[in-house]
Amino acid sequence: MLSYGPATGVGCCCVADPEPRPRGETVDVFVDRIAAAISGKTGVAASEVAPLIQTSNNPERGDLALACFALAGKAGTPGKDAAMALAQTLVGLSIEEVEVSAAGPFVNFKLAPAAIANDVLSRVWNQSPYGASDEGAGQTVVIDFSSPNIAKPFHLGHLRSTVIGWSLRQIYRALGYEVVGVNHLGDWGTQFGFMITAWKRWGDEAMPRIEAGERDVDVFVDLYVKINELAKKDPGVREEARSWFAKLEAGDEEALKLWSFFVERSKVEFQRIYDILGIEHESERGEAFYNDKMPATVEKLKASGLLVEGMTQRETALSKLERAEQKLEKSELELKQTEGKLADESLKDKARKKLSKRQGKLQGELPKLVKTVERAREAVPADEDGLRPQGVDLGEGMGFAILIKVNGGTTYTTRDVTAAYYRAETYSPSKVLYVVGQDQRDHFLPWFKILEAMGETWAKGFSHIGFGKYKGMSTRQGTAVFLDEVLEKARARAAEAAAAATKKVELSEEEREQVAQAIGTGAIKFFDLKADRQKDIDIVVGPEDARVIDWDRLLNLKGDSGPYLQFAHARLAGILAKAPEGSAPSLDAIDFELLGESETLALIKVMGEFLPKIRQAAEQNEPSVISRYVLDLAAKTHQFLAHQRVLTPIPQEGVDTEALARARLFLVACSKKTIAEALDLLGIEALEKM
RNA sequence: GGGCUCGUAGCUCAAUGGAUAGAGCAUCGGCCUUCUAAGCCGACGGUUUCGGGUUCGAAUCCCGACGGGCUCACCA
Repeated sequence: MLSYGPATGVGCCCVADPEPRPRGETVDVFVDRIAAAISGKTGVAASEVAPLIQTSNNPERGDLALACFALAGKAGTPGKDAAMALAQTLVGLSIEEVEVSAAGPFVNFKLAPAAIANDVLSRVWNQSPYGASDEGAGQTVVIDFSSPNIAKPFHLGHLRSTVIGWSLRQIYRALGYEVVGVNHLGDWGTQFGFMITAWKRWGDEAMPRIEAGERDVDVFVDLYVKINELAKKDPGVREEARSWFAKLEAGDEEALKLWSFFVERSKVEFQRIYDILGIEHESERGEAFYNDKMPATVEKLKASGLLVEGMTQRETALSKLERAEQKLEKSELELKQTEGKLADESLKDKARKKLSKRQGKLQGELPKLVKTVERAREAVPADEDGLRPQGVDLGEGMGFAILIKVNGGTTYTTRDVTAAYYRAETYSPSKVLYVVGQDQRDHFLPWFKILEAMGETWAKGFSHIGFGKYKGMSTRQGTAVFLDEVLEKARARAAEAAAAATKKVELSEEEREQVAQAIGTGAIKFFDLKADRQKDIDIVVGPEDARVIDWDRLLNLKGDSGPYLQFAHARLAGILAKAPEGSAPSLDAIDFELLGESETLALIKVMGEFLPKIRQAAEQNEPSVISRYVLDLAAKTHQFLAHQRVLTPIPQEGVDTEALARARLFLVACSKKTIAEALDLLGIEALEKM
């Protein structure tokens, strides 16, 4: 359902110029017509009436609806009775191509089917691409997405940022914005100290593995895991890594050589994955790019006067310990009290059940809390060094953001602030979006605030586009999966399903392979994009000791899935391919009166909602708006195809069968175009055959 | 303890403050001699976690309780 009111809601109740409705929606012309008629009858300005008119949620009742409560108020007499009376009055209106009826305080408007069909389909046919607009023209959006870390695996979690970011890129482009997709590669940081240390140690055995054809990144990951395990047991390793990173920062030749080796080899692997996913970036300036720009940021920060001294390491550790102890104490006390209450024999069953549940929870929690306290205690340094980092105190709720460490080094935050300045200066963007996991929210918000505090007006265009994580991924339990494995499994399963399905189309061996790949990746992408991006995805099932990935759900090929969408498109393509010579669809000589069946009209109406959906997706930075839209579009397509024959309609009394076939073929062409363009916004390939 | 976020059908999710809360999966039953059955049609399935409040009208807004998830200082 669409709302035609201004997004803010301001200006509804006063005569002052109402915000113009975004144009380009199919029913606009009808809304205007209806609003004008109502205005004539009630005396309320048409511009105030229009926002009250909404798309109906039930096609049986009509296409547009008006709840009369607010209108009655504007007309002078508020209340339910006045609304009912008003509805009765409005039924008498005579509006061109609109049928008016009332149901209690609601007025329903049924639009002439042929008028809708004409309006929507002409628009679909004439616009290229359909759904595109120029409302973002002249504005730039920078989208930081994917951004994997060098020498670490590309796993399922990275997929989310990649796929969501790409979809947002497509959505903003459709609205006419200039989009700069940035891959902010994690190509700098202490992990390289560890990697170099590992390579010095085991490079002699690692290199032959790579030369033997093993994937570079897999070897790197092995080394990274191995050196971290060693570092846990041997503090000397940590020291060694730290000094290697220091050398790297100082420009040591050997360190730099190894660093660029890791970076280059990893990039090749990332590129391989991006090729499969069909994704690219406009900029690949990673963290290392900002190395020489950091001092300028530090200067700016110092000049701003915002920097203050923070707590020492010992002070921090102590407050952490205190917090852990308090929590433990509280839980112990509550457990004791709960046990006391449970000992009371006169307790009611219901209360007893609730209490024992609470008891179980506390009992399970306690050992963990004890461990937390122990760990916190161990982490407290023996003596106070008095050294204080510098940062910005953001006050209540936000805490203290460290920008300069006690050793004079900079932090992640300092680097992001540096990158922010660079992006603001280079692109003059109206928006900068960071497509990064929801769990990093508390990292982004503070430094956005720092930018504002520094007086940078462009900072208000910065947003963190957070997303939920794949839950239950654990290397230890074997439930952490690399993206590679997922894509391969998906491809294999798509191939398997194709072999098992009843197919009426012939595909060459090569086509079959391509289709399996496209369906597999499409399925994975759609699974990732279909729900609200902030929701966690729990894909691991099974009992505590036997957790497994629920592949059936992840690689679902039926129902609300990627293949469902692709199949709708392929069916339409198949019909167009079978259309006889010389009958290419065209807007000329289409009799829109012939497209009036409920399934047909339903499909047409959904097609008309495309642009408002794109707009909504951009406003909310939410690709799932498009996901649900394409799902609806595909469902209506499948329903239409199941009920109406396109090329050879069943002859009907008084209907020109040829004209009917022509109108339906035209609809098929429009529908195919819309699905293809909607899929493109999600980064999912539309298939001609499958 | 602070901050954020979520709670809707057995499961996964929808629903601009509007009318009878909708899909998919799962279960059960139909439909390939008609353009692709990865599809269509039907049945079953709900005290929208609970309690208050605002409103003509609440899954939606406000307050509270309960229950998940994430996060809280020098790793990125």
